[in-house]
Amino acid sequence: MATSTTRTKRGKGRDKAAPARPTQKDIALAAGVSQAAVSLVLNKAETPSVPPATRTRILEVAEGLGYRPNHPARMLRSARTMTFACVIPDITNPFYPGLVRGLQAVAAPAGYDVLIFDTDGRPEREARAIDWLLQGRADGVVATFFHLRAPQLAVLARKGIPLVRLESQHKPDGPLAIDSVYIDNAEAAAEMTRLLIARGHRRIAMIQAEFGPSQRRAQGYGAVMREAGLTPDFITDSAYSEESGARAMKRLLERKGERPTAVFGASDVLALGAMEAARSAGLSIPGDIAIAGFDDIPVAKLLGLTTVRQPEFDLGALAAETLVRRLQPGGLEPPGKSHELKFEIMKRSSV
Amino acid sequence: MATSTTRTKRGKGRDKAAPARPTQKDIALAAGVSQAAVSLVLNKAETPSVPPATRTRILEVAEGLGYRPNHPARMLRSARTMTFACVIPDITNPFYPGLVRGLQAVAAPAGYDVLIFDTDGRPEREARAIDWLLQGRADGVVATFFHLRAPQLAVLARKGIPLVRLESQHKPDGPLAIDSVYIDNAEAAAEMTRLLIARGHRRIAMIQAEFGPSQRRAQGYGAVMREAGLTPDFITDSAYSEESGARAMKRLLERKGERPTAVFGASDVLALGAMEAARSAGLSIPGDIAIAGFDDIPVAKLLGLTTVRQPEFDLGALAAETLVRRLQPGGLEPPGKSHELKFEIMKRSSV
DNA sequence: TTCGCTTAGTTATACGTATTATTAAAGCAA
DNA sequence: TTGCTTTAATAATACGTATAACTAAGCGAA
Repeated sequence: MATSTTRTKRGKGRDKAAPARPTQKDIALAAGVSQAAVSLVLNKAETPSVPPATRTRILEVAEGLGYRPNHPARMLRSARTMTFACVIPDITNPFYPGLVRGLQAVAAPAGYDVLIFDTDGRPEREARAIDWLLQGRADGVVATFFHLRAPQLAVLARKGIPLVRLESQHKPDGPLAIDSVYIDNAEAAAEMTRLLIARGHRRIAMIQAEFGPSQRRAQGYGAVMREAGLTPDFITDSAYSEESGARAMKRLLERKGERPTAVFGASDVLALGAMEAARSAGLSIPGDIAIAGFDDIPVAKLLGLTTVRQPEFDLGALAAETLVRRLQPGGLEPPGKSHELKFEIMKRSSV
Repeated sequence: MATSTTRTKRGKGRDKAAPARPTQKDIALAAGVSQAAVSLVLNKAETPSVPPATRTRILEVAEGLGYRPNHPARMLRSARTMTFACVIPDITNPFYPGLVRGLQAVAAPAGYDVLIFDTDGRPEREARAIDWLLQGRADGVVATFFHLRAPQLAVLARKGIPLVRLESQHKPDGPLAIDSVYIDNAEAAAEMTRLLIARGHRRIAMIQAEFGPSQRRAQGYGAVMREAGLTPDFITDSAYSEESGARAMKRLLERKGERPTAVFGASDVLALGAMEAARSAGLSIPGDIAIAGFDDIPVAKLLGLTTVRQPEFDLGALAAETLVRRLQPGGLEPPGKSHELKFEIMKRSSV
């Protein structure tokens, strides 16, 4: 008797007895054709060189074996991952899930998946994201960077990975495939500040974060304040979190001198933290202190927060469309364009 | 003059003038060694067969060319994607971002990325997720399925892809690598119902969703109600969304007969929708009607919603740990285990 | 008959990496 | 000198797919 050690193929010893997924080779073997024939039938709707009979036989065998194309192999061969990366500070900030859905809404029908990379708004994590993207994990990127600037990002475009930045202002066209989508953050903040002034507020403070879109928003606020002959009053905390917002508000309330009558949070999450701190200090909103935010995250409506609406879903969808078009053969060419969407002031009960 | 058409290598014509990313071959060429030597130096800390001088030369050249390993190629060669998939109904439901962060917190240090797949709680999308996973896009999965049951999921484990389900109750150990993490949803809902009864409520309605964890929660509620001699009052809407919650509450308020004095939403998002509908009907909370939820999403605290706290971050982290351990060579073996975490009743102002 | 065309495929190669097997050269002992 | 060991590598192969290039058989037309 021959010692026919029928080893299960590809038994790397790594996966214990996991039956390998069938490949085109397996189908070819079972259908009595070559691997190339299988690939042709599986990928092309019309195959002049494969007669219908063979075609159906191959398809039946594939179906029978439960064949699924091997994604890594496809990626390698075609140099396309069919994946978009979404690089954002923090998925738990309610602004971003909406953005992601917008992205997915356009990406999925075009055959792209979406990978999330959280940077926590930290420079070293942003750098890691770039490194990670250079490994060819995604065909395109939608990203918010707080720290990296154009020179550091250019490497992506140079390697053929289009990038759409979520920006806070218009960017001039550049020679690379770096696009941006934005609402005019400075103007939006200016308009909100005008609203506060129109409501009779004179002492208006702004709670800022150290990095990110807060900067442009602060500019808009500062300009309008000075125009109106008022003194801008900035209070800065580190991050876009409720804790930061609450901390900033607390510091505001502990200051000597007259309390501001209105507080403008550079983001809704900051504003929510501020609201909480104000409430637990026994202040009523808007009676004792008015509060405004920025983003219009879903809860803003529930809490009656007056804020600036950013169309996050549309921003995501537009970003994805841009990527899809750039990746189409013969698609969009440089220069990178800056695309503006409209904001809206949502007047609610907190002001 | 020779017509030396120095074509840029790998010019597929697809990417317009994008300089190709350098490969190990390029490094080898530049360093005057073989590709194999490059691979060895780049991957092993100790290389007995490569002397220090050559080693540093290779590393320098790699650094100089800005080499980044090609992820797809690695995946193909090693049959590992270093990616976890997170299959959830909807990333905009604030319960999930926290889960994702928990996942990432454990996955990232272990070298795994996290890919998000939204199913919208629809059966066909769940089926697509399975198909998609069978293409070898992820090494492991953390998932919430509303529709698919064990038999449909078994294929994953059989192909060597471990799965951790986010469950609503204990699951018996099975022969496959399918684990679960859960809090005891029925008991949690029971406890919440007891709280409502203790506060003097007798007519307590529950707003349910058609599928998902709502079922087990309803069981806990129903059992306690009947035990207390009260009649369970279910009102069902389709999804876990504010719209569904608001719609259900509206239907409740339009009913003939006595209005319930308390409403238990099967999830916080449902409860929030119900709160809004109640408020716009002119009812005060909890004066006219008490409202409770389930999940303890971040806003619940801000809105004073009494709810059941699920440790979403910990659930995600635990799920990831389980996957990491199963994927370690010589790691966890079947059977799949069910792991319980503790819930907590968060008493706030809405009850 | 010979040429050319169609049919039905097949063979060969490449994508970039990891790893196993192999080897050429040098050094040293018997 | 022969044989053996060590050093420093290289060559070959495989992972699964897509595709360009090729071919063998059969048939009709010139």
